[in-house]
Amino acid sequence: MRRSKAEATETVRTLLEVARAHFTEHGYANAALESIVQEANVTRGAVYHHFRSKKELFRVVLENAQREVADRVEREASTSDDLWQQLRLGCRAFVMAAVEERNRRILLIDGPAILGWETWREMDRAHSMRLLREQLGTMRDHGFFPAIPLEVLTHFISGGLNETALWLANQALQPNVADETMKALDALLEGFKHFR
Amino acid sequence: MRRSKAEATETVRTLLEVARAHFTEHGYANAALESIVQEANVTRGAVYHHFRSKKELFRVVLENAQREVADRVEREASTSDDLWQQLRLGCRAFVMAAVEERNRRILLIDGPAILGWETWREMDRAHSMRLLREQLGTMRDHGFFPAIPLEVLTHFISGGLNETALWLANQALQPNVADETMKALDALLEGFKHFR
DNA sequence: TTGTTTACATACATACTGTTTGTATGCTAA
DNA sequence: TTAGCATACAAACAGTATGTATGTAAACAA
Repeated sequence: MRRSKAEATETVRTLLEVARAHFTEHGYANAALESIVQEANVTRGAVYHHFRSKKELFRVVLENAQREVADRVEREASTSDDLWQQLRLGCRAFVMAAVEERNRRILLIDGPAILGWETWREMDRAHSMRLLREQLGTMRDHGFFPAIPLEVLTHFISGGLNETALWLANQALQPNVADETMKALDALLEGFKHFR
Repeated sequence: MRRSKAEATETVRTLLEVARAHFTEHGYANAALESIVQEANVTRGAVYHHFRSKKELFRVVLENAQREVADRVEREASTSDDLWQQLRLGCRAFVMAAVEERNRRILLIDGPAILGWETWREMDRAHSMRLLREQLGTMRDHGFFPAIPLEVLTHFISGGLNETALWLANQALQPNVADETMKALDALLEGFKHFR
């Protein structure tokens, strides 16, 4: 029965992929491990060999998703070297990524509920929120928004983006709605300039 | 065994109260109905007589919490008749209410995860978000933020407030942190004035 | 007063997660 | 090269939770 090391990592990969699809489609609570392992052509024994629990499996899935999103955000933002433009592009990329079905529920809805807000926040801090915070920090060092503590500003914008993405995802996905939303975000961020 | 009508509504009241405490302390998933009914001195039969499911019980608990918060927000906001001041007071009251332990998890974390984002959003729309939206609508009619679609602005601010409240709740609750946060919120909202 | 409905309790079915144990096979050191 | 061990799983089992079907005594309506 035993598989080679290469086969084992492949098993884990498949498991993570299938699990992500099931968590996305049914939500964590309604995603039965049994269904997941059936689709991955293993048994629940395999899961509990590689992961301590269903929650742990979810944690790894979430972490992968967060890394993906953060990478996209960073890549987009780095295409400019104007601070404001970087912020704009980053926020835009984040919303576009969070809107996608394979990210949305896992990242923004189940994440905090399943792992607890503190754990989720800690993970988020290491990924997408980290980028936002760093960017805002740099901007503050250049004299922006002196009146607002960095923490509060970061969380406010982050929360605003999250909610906006969730709302946008539930709109009939006409592309012009997405465009208008992005323009509105631009305008909002533009407003922060006045804090200089 | 049968109780009078008055006793029955009392049973429901107790059930809702105990359930709210358990949902608050352990989260929806880890709050066993069995523990809830034991503390309420009934059996699970009573629950399934008055509610269709555990989820339905949670829905009613959530609705009560939302109503409470919305009432507080409205009451606070109505103490002024300056539009900006109303917005400030309302946001402030919302954050203060959402920070409280008995509201936080139910309102902001488990709500969307358990009932699904769409259902939760619909309920929220009828309560706290409704107030925010109306206020912003009135302000727009007075010429504020013409560049931003009302929907986007409402969701962005609402999400920002939610996340800010969650963050604030997890800070060591020094009162000056709360005060500073509130001042920062003031500054943020102040920034929106420039959209006029 | 009697028939009916209500407000539960109780027993049971069902569905998951998680644990234990077993086992075939890859890997490694002598 | 092979003996011995570790690994990657499978399979059966145990525990816990929700939800359902049924029973029953009291309240209420007639």
